[in-house]
Amino acid sequence: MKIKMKDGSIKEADFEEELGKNAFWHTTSHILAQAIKRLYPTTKCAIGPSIAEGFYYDFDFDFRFSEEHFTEIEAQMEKIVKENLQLKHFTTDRKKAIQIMEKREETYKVEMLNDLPENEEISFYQQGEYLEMCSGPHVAYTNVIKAFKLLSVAGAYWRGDEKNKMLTRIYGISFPSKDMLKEYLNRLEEAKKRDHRKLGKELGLFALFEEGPGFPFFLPKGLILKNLLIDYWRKLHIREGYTEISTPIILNRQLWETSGHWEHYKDKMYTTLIDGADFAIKPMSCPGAMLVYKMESHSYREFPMRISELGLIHRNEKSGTLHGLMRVRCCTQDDAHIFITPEQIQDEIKGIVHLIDEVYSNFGFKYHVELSTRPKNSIGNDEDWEMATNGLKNALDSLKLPYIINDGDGAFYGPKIDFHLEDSIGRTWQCGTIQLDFQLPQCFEAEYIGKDGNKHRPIMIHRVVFGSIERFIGILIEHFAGKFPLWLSPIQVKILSISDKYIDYAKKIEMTLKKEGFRCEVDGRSEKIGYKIRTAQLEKTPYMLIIGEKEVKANHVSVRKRDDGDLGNMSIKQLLEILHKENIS
RNA sequence: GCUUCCGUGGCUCAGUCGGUAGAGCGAUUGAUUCGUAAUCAAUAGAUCGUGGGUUCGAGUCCCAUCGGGAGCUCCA
Repeated sequence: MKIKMKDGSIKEADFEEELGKNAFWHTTSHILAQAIKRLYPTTKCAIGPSIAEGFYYDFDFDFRFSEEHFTEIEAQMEKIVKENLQLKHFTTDRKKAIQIMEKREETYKVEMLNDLPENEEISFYQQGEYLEMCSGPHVAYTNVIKAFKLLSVAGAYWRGDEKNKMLTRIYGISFPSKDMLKEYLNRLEEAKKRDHRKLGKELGLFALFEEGPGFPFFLPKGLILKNLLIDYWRKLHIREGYTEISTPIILNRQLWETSGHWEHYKDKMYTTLIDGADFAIKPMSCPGAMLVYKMESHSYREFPMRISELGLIHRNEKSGTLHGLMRVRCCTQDDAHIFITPEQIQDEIKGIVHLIDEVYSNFGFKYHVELSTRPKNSIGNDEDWEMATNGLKNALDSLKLPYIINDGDGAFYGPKIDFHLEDSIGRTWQCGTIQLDFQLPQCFEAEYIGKDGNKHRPIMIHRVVFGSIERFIGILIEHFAGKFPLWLSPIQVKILSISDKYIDYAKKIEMTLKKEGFRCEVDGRSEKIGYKIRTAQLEKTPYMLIIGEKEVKANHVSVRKRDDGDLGNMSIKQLLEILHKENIS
């Protein structure tokens, strides 16, 4: 495949290569824009890049645009592909470029041009009558785009700013062959089956009601899962030297004014009146932890002082951002506040990074790390911010952990290291985070006695491993497609009787397993064994025990595994061995 | 919050041009007592998200509102 570069040169690249793929998708977005201009000439074009999977183009339509228009657009695109237009490239100076775009009434392009330096050389690509200001690269001819599909339409703010006009964004995908497109669409369908909202309903894990948008209910099986994660978490945190506290979810306005939340987090906090005074439901647990810290005086000898808390927090998230368990208005953060001296920054951060890595690796999660720096509405002085940001940066560098910098995305009180996990369709969600904070100890005038016998201000680390347990469960469900490992399965073993003559024996086995700590239940309905197996499979139960005449006589069980099928006959002792061996977190 | 689409029994979905709701699964009851992914039969279950409007007549058309999906903005 020939690729036309910005400097006019031609390179050879396959679709599988990054360069080829980007050019391919980018050109498809131009074909989309060309089709749109042919069909609706008054439409203004904004931008249309290739993205991680496919491409989009932002348009300003002068009519209501919906997916109903896709059919005729796709037909027009098909035509453009068949016309096999050549992509021609040229450059001009900025002044000329503005003239060209003004003549075509492309106001968004003109606005972009006006923001570029005056001496900038402007690159253009042209295919047939369609001209686009664009730095490419592009494929050389339109007819390599053998298969494409428009996927969805959505709103997107011009230049990503909600104060600007909302444009109409059309997403699409394209491939060099029809089969590849089919395969891609199949994969999307498969991924949808792993959606935690769908599985959460099917497996009876959690529920959301319109009576409480964004406030998830945990159902019996989901709560087992949540509690198991908490047990696992406690065990790790005891090992790592944390002590656990629990602080109230409602505290008075003065506290939130001291912490800065009342000013910086006001629109996200739910408030209430108690005896006529303002109170707020906590959106974070840190101020409560601060009160506990300040109850008594502390020495550097106690540091690092690691105080953990499973904090139930509430935040008024915008309705449009809610998403199953991933984005909710009420969740439990596996929080901890760690008080340290400046010398302890590096080691403590590294320890936490290791802990997070241990947990994520244990579940087989892939993750990426971001360093988020000072946001616009922050508190504190430049010096502290720089020290904190460098502290995090140095820790990451010395761990040789790859990360990207997320400029201006830190908390209002400090920079942070964020750990992002992927859901079933590749969207990433921030889970773990480590935040270095010089401000809150300042606001609360927290102190410790140093080696020199004088009072000093401690540094505070805020950190979560799961992030929110809700979101983490969402990721878990999608990662395992509902097939949890044995230790996390709400029901680990289902005992299926072949007829009700064997129910007593089945119940005896149930008691034996329960005494050994396994979660199991008997399916004693008067149904055929095939049907009971089907039910248990659909519930994604890891182990099924089939109980009939043979088993009762031999005092055995027939074992069936969720993914491996029939394991044959064995004694209860053998079964317990297998179960115990597998049942580890 | 914004753009756009969607909202029919517990679940998944059908319902033509407006003519007064239908299937499968599930549930319940009865029969069946069965060997590794669906036994048979019967019964119950819906004022079609909610509130207005147009119309002789609205699940179907219009408006508002609530909830949901996709994305944007925001964020654990």
